[in-house]
Amino acid sequence: MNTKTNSSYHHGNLKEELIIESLKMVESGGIASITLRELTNRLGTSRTALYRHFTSKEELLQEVIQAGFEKLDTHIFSTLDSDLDLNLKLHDLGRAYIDFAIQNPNLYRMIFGHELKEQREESCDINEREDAPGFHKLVDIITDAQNANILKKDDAFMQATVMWSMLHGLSNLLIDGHVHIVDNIDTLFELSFQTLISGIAVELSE
Amino acid sequence: MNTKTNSSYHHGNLKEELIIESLKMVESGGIASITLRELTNRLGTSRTALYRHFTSKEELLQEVIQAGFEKLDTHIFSTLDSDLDLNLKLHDLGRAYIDFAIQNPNLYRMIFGHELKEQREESCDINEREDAPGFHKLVDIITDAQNANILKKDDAFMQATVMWSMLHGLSNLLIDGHVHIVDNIDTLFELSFQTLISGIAVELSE
DNA sequence: TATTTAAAGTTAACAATGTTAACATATAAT
DNA sequence: ATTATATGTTAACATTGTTAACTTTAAATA
Repeated sequence: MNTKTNSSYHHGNLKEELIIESLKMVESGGIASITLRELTNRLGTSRTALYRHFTSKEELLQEVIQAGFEKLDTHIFSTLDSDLDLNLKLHDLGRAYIDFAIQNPNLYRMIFGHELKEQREESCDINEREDAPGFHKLVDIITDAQNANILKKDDAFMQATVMWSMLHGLSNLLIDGHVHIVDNIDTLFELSFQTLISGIAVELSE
Repeated sequence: MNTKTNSSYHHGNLKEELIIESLKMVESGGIASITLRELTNRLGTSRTALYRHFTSKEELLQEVIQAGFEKLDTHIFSTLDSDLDLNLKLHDLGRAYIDFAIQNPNLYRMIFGHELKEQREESCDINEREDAPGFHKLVDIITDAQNANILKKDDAFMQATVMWSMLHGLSNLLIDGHVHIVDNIDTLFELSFQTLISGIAVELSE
């Protein structure tokens, strides 16, 4: 399968395959299941071949995380109907976020995890904090909703953060087993979302 | 300091001190900084003395987590003024929660982390899910607020979960560096809390 | 084309980690 | 006083990521 191309000494595209295989391993067994031995065995290379492409295991995992963020971004925004009412758009976006976390709990934990966050602090530019790639798209949608008089004209950045908090918190509680109302996720999400919207929407009775 | 009592072979209360010292180590260096060598060196015992009190490192960490939950519980509820208006009570409770996470990020991560959650699934009794010890107190306060006509008469369990989601999400985003509006935590919390309350409070204009 | 150079992979060894087995010592029970 | 039990120690192991020295292929250059 993923072993190196027929009996050739060089692998071809080992770097990329290391990332892809790591992604598979996180998703199925969590970040701790990625050991260099198991990983390189699967690709049919020696354990240390990895060090020709990454300076350390950690550097590999950083790239896996980046790929994971892109996967999350794609999942959320690729299926989002751009013709939708902005309110519905926010609703579907939030639901897609939760669904991603539930469907890929190990990956979700890894990309938002703290373990590998320390070295990643170089992108501390004051403008592009909020590392989730889709965050700015969310801010844009919220800004549009403000302009359409659907949401209160407030700090869109803050409102996006409040929404993200809710989604992130709910995702974590669900995938980490702190709330196991497995059959009630729909109800829980709808209540959460309506709560959020009630708080940031324009007052109807004014 | 914490070395064993003067040159006695037996330590005295090694089990308890292992937990206490582990707590210190998590708080200062994170869960990964707890190695059995460093831990037992600090207490002046051999590495394997631990196995007379715990079957594994994991079992020790489980007890550390339990102690951590109790610390969180104490932090939140011990300083809570019981004479407060219920709305303010919820406000202060939420704020205390966030503050705990910010002041003890490593401990917070550990007790809500997933790594050690797998073996802990024995307490799956349908009644006492929601493992945070203070969760039921929160449900009680919310029920009181419903009865006082401050909050909508809805599923208090759900409302508590929504509030917890928000707090947990905000805590995680803050301590994991995804949102670093360090100087704006007050604003962010107030907006989040008002958003929550707007969603679950009774409609004023009816 | 022939030779050199650089990229990519391999092998063997290391230090750090949690864990176990066999042994030692102090306290408690009889 | 003797035995039994709880507690602690020592030495060894398997597993992990990592490094150094060496090998092989592909690319560059003369």
